[in-house]
Amino acid sequence: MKILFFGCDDFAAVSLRRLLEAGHKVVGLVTQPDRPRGRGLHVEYSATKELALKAGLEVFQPDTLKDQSVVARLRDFGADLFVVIAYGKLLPADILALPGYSCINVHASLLPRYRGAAPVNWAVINGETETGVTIIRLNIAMDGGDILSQAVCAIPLDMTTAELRPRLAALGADLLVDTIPRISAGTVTPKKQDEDQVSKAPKMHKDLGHIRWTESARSIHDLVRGTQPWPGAFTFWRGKRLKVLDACAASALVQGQPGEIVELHKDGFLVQAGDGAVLVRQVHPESSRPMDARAFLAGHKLSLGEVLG
RNA sequence: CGCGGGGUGGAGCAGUCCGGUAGCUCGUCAGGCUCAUAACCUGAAGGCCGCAAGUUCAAAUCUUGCCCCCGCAA
Repeated sequence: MKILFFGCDDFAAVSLRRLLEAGHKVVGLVTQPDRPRGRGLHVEYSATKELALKAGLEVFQPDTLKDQSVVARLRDFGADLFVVIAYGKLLPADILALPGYSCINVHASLLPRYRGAAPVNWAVINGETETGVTIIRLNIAMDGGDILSQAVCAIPLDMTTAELRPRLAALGADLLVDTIPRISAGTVTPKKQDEDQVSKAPKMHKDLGHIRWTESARSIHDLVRGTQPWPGAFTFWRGKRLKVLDACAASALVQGQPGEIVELHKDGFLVQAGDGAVLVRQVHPESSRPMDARAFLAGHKLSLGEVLG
């Protein structure tokens, strides 16, 4: 089965690598055009492109999928199967119809739950204890295609999205190399998604990480875990942005208004939340480096009663 | 050349505008005290103030160049 791989990020790269290692015939990579990113706006290759270049794959980076010459080019790869993972664009119907079998997608959630661009983040932010990966057959609805296979993965209470993502990527890659042979053997039965169970996981954006101290301590903890590594949970202290890298829910001896620093401890400081208090254990002050709350307290004279926001 | 912040004992910071003995909170080490809600008291060690050149009687501080770190924005 000749495979054309669509994908960009590190999550997709894990599956691409696994396909290559497993000896599948990957005929090319379709990925987003190189764009300036990062400090200094240097052009960087996507994770999948790096890998494809090393493997000697042909790389195609169309600006749009709506152009007929692009469609023709995709057809010329002569693939039987399109594998689409974190490509970043919806494939229009005429492209979905190109490959001999179909287009399949590895999605990092237990569909139909958490359809969208940031399923892992949202699962953690919502305090889920379990998630997984799902392989679907693509149709024109965003993440709405029939389910081909699925695998479950637990979310430990203190795990961050940054830690969970590679696990799911590996799980997804395993599931992919397990599912593809079954597809070619015709032993997979597509299953419709239960539309009543659908939930959405829209793309992360910066302000989602802004901590609302009126929320419960538990929710804030989940937000801190769920927004890593980007956009990260943050608050403001004396007018400066303060990222909260590690925190947990705790009980406070003193009551204050939401956001107020109510206790100072050896391993961090307690901030009043809407329900309970949050023990901040690791921070990243603006212009500085990530540090333990203990170090932060040594250099910055936090006083009780100060309010974060 | 996208915008901005920063590099000062082991950690985190002040000092830099207005040059003149290297300071704070912690940690470490030694001793004391005993429960004082990051336990407390006394003492000690530990710094070419990112690198290089320049100005000056004198540079952490002013000038120029370079290296490294981070935030924003994408």
